[in-house]
Amino acid sequence: MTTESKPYYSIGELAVAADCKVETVRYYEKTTLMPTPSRTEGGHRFYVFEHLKRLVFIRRCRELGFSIEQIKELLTLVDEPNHTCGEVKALTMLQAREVQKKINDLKRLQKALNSISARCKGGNYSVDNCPIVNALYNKK
Amino acid sequence: MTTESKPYYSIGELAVAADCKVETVRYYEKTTLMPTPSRTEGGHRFYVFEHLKRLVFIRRCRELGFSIEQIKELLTLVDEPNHTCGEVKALTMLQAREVQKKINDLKRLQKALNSISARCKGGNYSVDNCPIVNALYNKK
DNA sequence: TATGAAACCTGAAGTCACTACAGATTCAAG
DNA sequence: CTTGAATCTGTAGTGACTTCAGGTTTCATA
Repeated sequence: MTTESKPYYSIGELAVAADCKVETVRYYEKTTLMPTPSRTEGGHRFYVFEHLKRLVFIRRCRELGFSIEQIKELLTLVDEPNHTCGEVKALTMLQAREVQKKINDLKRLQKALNSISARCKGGNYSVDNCPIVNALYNKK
Repeated sequence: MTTESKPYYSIGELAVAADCKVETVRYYEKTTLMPTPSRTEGGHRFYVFEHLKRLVFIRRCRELGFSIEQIKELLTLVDEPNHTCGEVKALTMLQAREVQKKINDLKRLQKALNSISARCKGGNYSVDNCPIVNALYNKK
């Protein structure tokens, strides 16, 4: 995808260019993330380069963990005039904080898994005496 | 919840004791994680302490990120005779590796968010020149 | 014993972000 | 003109619940 490469795209070409599935593009249209494109005489969707830019934007945001609703907000900030850089940065930092929370949760979880796992020798012992099962089933 | 506290429980009491919702208990029954309990004359569910232990087990596993299917496996290991500690440990360590993967993914994501965020001063600048928007919308 | 609020019942639909499918139509290459 | 790939619409499925509607049961109080 070089800047300004093609004059128009079928949905399949758009999907390839943005590295997602055709169904996903149609899904984004249904959820109004993507605008309704023009159609060929036969009814096939028909996109231009602006559509591709927008789709790539959406996909990058998704990769960064933004939800569809958050992306809608971001796109509103971009689409409507008179919005500021500060608003965009605020959303981004909110997202960063949420990601940090998830990381912390998972780290705690990992600790718990490792600690109960360490108590268990594994091997051919009956589950009746398995420390993992005990940790989960009975009280610690 | 002291060991062996009550002789029987309504679904609401069970949910409170296991810190989940009544609907969740019914959902676990539908998915066969929980056994079908006896009923009162009027048709209300009627649980004993063993049910509570099992529900707490399920909830702890969920907190550790095990999927419903994984919990079914774990419960099979516990329910059926002749399974070994080693099998349980293997599942637990598999789970630990998956959690580690998620942590790594999120850390990479966090890095990306921080790096595009750092380029933006925020404030009342127009989004037209916002480095975050540029990073997402156009090419890097 | 009567009453009425709270708890419980079932079954279906909604959530999120897609993915997958079925059956029909259109497009493009040979 | 034919054929096979791509596209069309609409619906259902995923996971782990949550929510809702509309009804029935329970149990503490009057």
